[in-house]
Amino acid sequence: MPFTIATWNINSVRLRLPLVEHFLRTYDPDVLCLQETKCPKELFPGTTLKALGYEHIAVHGQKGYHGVATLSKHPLFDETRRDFCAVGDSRHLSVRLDVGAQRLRIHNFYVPAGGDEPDRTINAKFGHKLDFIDEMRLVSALSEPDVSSILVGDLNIAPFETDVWSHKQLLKIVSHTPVETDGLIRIMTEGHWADLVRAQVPLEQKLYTWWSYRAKDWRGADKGRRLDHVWGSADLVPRLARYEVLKDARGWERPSDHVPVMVTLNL
DNA sequence: ATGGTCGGCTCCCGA
Repeated sequence: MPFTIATWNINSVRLRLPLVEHFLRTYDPDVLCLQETKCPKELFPGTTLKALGYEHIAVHGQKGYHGVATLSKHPLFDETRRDFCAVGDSRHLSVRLDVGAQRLRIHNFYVPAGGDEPDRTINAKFGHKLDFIDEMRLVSALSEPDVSSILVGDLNIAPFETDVWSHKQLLKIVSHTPVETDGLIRIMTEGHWADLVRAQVPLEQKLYTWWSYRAKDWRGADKGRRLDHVWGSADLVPRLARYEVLKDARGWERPSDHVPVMVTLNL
């Protein structure tokens, strides 16, 4: 049966709840993983989302910053979260679910952005980002027998040359520096993760999921980056059916600067 | 040309 997972950095789930509702009604994924919800669990708009058919909701939130949530049509269980770098941020949430006979674990991540200066000796936020992705190497796609794994989220790194509008011009820009892109690829290698979107899009093809608010003509300039990712264990690669990067969502009313990324598997 | 625009703990900070 087809199974669709979506990931979207929503940049305040309360402010953009109408966009989330529109997205769910129109695209109807089985699971939606949100990042930057920016609200504590008690203020998460769960009632509205449950009424749309997403009756199973896992939330890891905090006041004002960060925050991740996983909405599902299928029952969720074995919910866990890891406090990466032990700083108390809400940046990770992991759940289990079953789709027919297929057992799945889904990790939802919001990786630190890392500030502006790509030098940890003068920018602690960049150091935090590097420490975070170093710790992410421990997250394996093969952690549980007979359970396939999916890892999604705003990873705040564009790993490949065609994941940014200009590889040369962004080499010293946080999100595309070699220490970050090498680090992200190392997580994939050591954790046995496959990039489920790039598995369907040739590396020659540019692909972005984020366009800055600061560009006066984001569509015309098209200076995007692919910061949002869907990874999976290798057994899921033969099950890939399609993907969609919903670029139109960047042009919706009061948009997030990130757009939804969807992957459909035949499970 | 080192700007620009968003969000929320709003005259500042993080992204």
